[in-house]
Amino acid sequence: MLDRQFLRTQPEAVVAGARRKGIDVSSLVSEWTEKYQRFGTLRTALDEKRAAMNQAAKSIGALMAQGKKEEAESAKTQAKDLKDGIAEGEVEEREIDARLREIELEFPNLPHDSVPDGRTADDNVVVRAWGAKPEFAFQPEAHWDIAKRLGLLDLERGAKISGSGFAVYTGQGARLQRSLFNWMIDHQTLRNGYREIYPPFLVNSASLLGTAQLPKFEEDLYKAEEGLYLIPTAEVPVTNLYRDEILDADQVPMKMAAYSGCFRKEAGAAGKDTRGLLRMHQFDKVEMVKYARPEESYDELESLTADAESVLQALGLHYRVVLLCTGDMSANNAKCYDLEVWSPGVGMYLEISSCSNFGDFQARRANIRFRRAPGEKPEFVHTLNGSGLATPRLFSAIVETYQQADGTVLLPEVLRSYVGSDRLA
RNA sequence: GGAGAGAUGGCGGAGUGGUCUAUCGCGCUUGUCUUGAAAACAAGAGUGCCGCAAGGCACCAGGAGUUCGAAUCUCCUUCUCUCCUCCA
Repeated sequence: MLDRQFLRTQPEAVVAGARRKGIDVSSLVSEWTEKYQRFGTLRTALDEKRAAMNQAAKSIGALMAQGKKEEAESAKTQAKDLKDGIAEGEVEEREIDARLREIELEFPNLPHDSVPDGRTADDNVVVRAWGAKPEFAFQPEAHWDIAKRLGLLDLERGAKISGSGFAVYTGQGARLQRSLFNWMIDHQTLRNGYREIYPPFLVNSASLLGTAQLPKFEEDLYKAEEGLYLIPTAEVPVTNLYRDEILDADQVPMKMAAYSGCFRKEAGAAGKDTRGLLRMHQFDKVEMVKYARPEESYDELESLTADAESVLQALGLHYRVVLLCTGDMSANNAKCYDLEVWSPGVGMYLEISSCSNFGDFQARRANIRFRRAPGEKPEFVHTLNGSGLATPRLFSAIVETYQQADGTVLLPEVLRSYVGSDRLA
């Protein structure tokens, strides 16, 4: 959500910011402005009437106590008249308030000044790369071929028991998969200082409203009974942990990391980059979430991105860091880096992490605040999150990068104690 | 799933229709005192919106209603606790 004062005083800045993302909000902004003005005058008028009525109602009690029954009765009829006038206005007040909130939930976040303008992924900027593409003395295989040969995955039976987009990890594949998120959560908590959270995988709609998956992106979510949704990312439960709370100064910045399953319909993405493990309806991920002070949040984004990169570095995987342009970033964030890992068998850079700063956009929706000092006014925190990392593409990058001429996969050092072996064979 | 009891300010806990602008205790902030702290005493202290201000309005889990007036009465929802049932 955007600040109402900002919307009121600089509507043209909102329109211009959204336009940078390729979103036209001009008609929404003008409807909002009109409704907000009406809301203001209505509210003031109603408040005055309420004040008069409160006073009248209060006098009745006093008159009754003094035994002045007749005066009390006439005050009653007077108050009744005032009340009728208020009731009408209250209906309109409620309607306008509901519509204002509806509109406010529709507005996208505005991009930060440091985000480059652009329309598509072609306009993204590669800001740095780490390592180099590995050289092979043979033709490297794609992970789906390696996995088949070594019995790491069973995609056919995954499709049978659940549907396309659901993978079954088998044998050493299952063990590698489990080792990966075990090691990664250890890495982010023990090495990088995040507090570990193990969240529910189903959340209510208020949480999804808080992180802005709802109301706009409902078609991407699996919905369960009882108003619950399967989480598309641990960002949702973890960011919402302190919803409607005011944190003490020493709690901000706060760093949390969580392992979770993630569930996405991926509606509209069918057919594109979907082979093997490239795009799943269910996958596992270690997610990092930060609450930051507003003046520090862009520095915190840099360190968050570095923490995500440290996973790839420890595994020795070549990757690049891409700053998304305004047209390619999501509606909700203010600045976003993608990490793209090199996948030698597929022959592509694969998006494996998104590290985003949302500014106060989510914090306003979820009402997450902090107080700098006792007695001071609460302020919204800035929220950030980043994958650290998602396992399916990490799985494929490892298997493809470390495949050997003899058909085995040599495991990176850090994983060996987790897997209990130095190679998949 | 069944039966019952609850939800009040940072925490504990009163309040069952009219100075509730919510008693009291703990904790918190400031002042007096002290070299400093503690103790004692005094004062202060919620959140949001409107307003230059004075001030006003709303908020006692959430929503709807009754009433001139609701923390208090009615209905719905959510959550917590106890007992029963079921269960990894």
